[in-house]
Amino acid sequence: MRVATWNINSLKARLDRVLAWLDAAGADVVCLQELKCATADVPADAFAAAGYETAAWGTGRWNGVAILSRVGLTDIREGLTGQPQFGGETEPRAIAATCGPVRVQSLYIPNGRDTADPHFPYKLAFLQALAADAAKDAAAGVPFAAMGDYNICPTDDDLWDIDAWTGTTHVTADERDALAAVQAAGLADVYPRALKYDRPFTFWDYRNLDFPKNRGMRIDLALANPAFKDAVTDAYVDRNERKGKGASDHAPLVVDLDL
DNA sequence: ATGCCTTCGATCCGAAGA
Repeated sequence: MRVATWNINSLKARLDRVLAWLDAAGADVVCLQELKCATADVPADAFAAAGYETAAWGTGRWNGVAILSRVGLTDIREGLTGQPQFGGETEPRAIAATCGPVRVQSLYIPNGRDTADPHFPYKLAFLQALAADAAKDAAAGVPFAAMGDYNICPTDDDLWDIDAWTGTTHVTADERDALAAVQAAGLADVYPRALKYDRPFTFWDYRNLDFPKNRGMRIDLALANPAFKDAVTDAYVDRNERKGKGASDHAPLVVDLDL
């Protein structure tokens, strides 16, 4: 089976491309982030016409996560146990479901904005809650992956130029330590192939010709428990989806499983 | 061509993204 995660940067603005990609990619389960629309506005009928059931949680302009599945969609759970709030709100940044033989968590980790911004400790607290929340699923025999936009480059090689990012979010020791704690809960990084160049970046800023110049970052990750990881036969970043007019600034991460 | 940012909601700009 094929599982994918993709930050689409607005479902409304991206719907045609998402539907075209679903038709072309043949994924059985797709985790989406940054819906930027309310749950009621998610076009579940369009996904149903494409053969997918939909579980979505969105509140409007920001954030929003979903799982699409054509192999079953049960035991849906919104949010994390102990999920921290921001601005008094529990933001739609996590949704989990069981899809046939696998369980997946679709995640949009807070950006952090700046190390001095309140969003930064919120990001670290969110990751801490994720580590605790995922531990039980990680230890279970069911293949499980916590997939999505982590907004962290795991290593200096996971972005185009570490010297241009020193002291900024996404590369700090605090964030990498928090990511390591999630992995310590029993989840390993499924490192994908790049379809071009040497590194499998998943995000390129819209500005400054970052995509043509391959100034990218690997921030979309699939963290998998042993049962999931042992079944992986291939993984790659579909950078072709970053091309052309109307692209998201993220490319899909695709994982193939012998399940 | 992979091409100089895009999105939303509220108004004709600002905030957010990473």
